[in-house]
Amino acid sequence: MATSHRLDMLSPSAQNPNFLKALVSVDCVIFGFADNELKVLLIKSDLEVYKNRWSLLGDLLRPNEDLESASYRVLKERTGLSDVYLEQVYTFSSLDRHPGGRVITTAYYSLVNIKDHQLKLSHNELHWHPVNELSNLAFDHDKILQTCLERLREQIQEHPIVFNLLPEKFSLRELQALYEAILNTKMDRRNFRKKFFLMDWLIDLEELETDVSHRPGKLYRFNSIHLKDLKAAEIFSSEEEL
Amino acid sequence: MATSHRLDMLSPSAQNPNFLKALVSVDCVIFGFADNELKVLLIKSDLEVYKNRWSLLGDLLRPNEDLESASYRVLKERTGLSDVYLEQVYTFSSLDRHPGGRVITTAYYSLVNIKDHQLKLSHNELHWHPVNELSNLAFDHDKILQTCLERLREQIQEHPIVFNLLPEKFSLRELQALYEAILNTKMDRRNFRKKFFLMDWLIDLEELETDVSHRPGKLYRFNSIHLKDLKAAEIFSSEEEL
DNA sequence: CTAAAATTGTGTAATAGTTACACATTTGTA
DNA sequence: TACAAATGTGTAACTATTACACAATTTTAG
Repeated sequence: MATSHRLDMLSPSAQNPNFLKALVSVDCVIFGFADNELKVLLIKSDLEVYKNRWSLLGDLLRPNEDLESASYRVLKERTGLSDVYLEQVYTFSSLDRHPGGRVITTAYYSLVNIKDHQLKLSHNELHWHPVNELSNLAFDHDKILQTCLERLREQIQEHPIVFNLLPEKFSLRELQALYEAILNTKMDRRNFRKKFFLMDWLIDLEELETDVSHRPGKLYRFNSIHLKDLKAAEIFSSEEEL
Repeated sequence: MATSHRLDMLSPSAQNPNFLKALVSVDCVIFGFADNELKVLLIKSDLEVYKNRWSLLGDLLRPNEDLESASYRVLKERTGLSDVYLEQVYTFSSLDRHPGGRVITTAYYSLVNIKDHQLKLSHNELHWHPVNELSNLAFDHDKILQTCLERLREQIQEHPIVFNLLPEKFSLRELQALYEAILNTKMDRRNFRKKFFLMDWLIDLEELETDVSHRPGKLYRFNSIHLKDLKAAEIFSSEEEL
């Protein structure tokens, strides 16, 4: 039995045909929230095989960047956004997942506030789609989307990340509608409020909603004390640290 | 702004120097449990830069396999194991993570029953190391190990997977010691027992331990009713399904 | 054979968290 | 001015978690 770790023997034999040199890509599942629905940003595939089917936003990794940088680049190029919440979810590597050849892709999901960025999207073929009405995406993107949605559902149970999907100021109704949209459930209003106040995630802005055709609710913002929790978790899993 | 999804333009331009063709590897964090400690299986790096440092078990992806197959192959080759519990955790892609060149690696963790497989390891440079006493592994393997350990800790809170680390028959003491080793905590014995019986994860074998120098405890096995939960979750996130 | 060491097996009370549930109030609109 | 729509609020029942102690079983050492 071989006693060596093959990676140790790697250099400089990068031409060895026993080892795959693959194209690597990132695919971003960009979530947004509008009309009380969870949406995902998609683009029309212009690959012939996937004519008229929708696709996630992705791109091939470049020689000088890592996966996270590539994801940020895709987001920046497609939506104009920087400083977005981004999380790596899973890497997909089926031999036949890309009709053009062997491409391994790492899926990230991103949470953005749709309202902030409507303008950037108005002149190209990008569209926000309700996640619940989707199927038959190009490539293996149905599966990637489902995997990311499932991870998002897990993450919001423990971590204060949904705020990335909302404007700076929001009402409890909006916050609850967002949870309900992501988890596809209905929740009790009184218990929802109680829980959030207990968790101390909200700061009362002492302001009221405007532009609603009913009694306006109070506005809140995210309590950034809890950013440190996120940062701590992020540093932990970030590739640049430790 | 480009309106096309670059992946759509991929074929047949696989030689485009704007895009990285990278070596891809898997690294397996193989966990075991012995002497009341959580262990990880490591190999001595024989790369000169990492002389005398320990490394995770990994290998480069081959042209005809996906990441999961490669992980199973590594496990089979190194430990003789098939049918092991394996879970993808994270993909690491720093530009400088491998001294031999650009290698992107996907980390998996695996749970094995050490006792079943002692023989396979006796004649090579593989060793089980306590996870708590580790640092200064080769490559970025400290970080990979920490990331996998953290994921394991999350997973055991919700899913009945620790049984993969135990023999078929085990006592509640062993089970509790395992949880304590993984989570690095102490737990209350009565509450621990109550919780597991309530969750219905255990089947009483109506047998007693032997070879202990004290009052023997009852033996249990994992209630495989709950395999379906694992299967369901696995199908969901598996790349071959959906 | 007996006593000591080690560990098993067992229940309850206090606390904390979750769920179910209804009505008066505020605002905009017709 | 009254109707529609949504806000804001508290309590009781239930469930889950925690803290905690003692008698019984087995092995080992004397």
